[in-house]
Amino acid sequence: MQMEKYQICLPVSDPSSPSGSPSSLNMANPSIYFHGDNENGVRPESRTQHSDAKHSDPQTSRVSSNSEIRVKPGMRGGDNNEFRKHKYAFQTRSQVDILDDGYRWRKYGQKTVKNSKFPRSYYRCTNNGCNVKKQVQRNSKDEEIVVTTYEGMHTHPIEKCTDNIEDILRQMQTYTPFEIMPGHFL
DNA sequence: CGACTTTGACCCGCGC
DNA sequence: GCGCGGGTCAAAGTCG
Repeated sequence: MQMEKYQICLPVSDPSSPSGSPSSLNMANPSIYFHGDNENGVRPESRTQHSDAKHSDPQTSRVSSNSEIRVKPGMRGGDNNEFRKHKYAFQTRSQVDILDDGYRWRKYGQKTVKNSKFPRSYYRCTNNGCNVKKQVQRNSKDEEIVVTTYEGMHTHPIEKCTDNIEDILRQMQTYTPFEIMPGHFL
């Protein structure tokens, strides 16, 4: 993964809100920000056919003890405000998907998103006890634009300094990022 | 060998 | 109730 200078742009445009109008960006209504692209009905689905075959594979043997362990507060948009903390989104112009922001991230998932050419990647901070997550997705209209969404706040200091972080922070002061309140979450 | 990525399956909320 | 879409899990694979 090579280092690069990042150019941070205006916070996400191009809402494709399922029910909203794709009007211009509205800072007071962040819920319409960022939802992939609304272009046409281009349905990627190349890699995962999203087969809902919930069983049909011998791999289902993994089901094991899911039933009870998987208690998760407010998956998405839930009212579990304690769990959903702050959420910030911003765009960067870069060839690489992952910003080197000084923290260490572990990828825990990737999904193809409807109406978007590019998959969305899910990362979690590797620091013990730090529950910050981020999503990274490339804009299908402008492939150089990477939309990064941070969720939560780090409970630990930054792990390493990079050249990028200076630029990122400096420019983030210029372009105020979103703060998405729990209730507005998609 | 540990840390990380990949990827199919699973879970859940929402709209119809 | 059902299907879709998004988010997460976790086994297996990869890499240093």
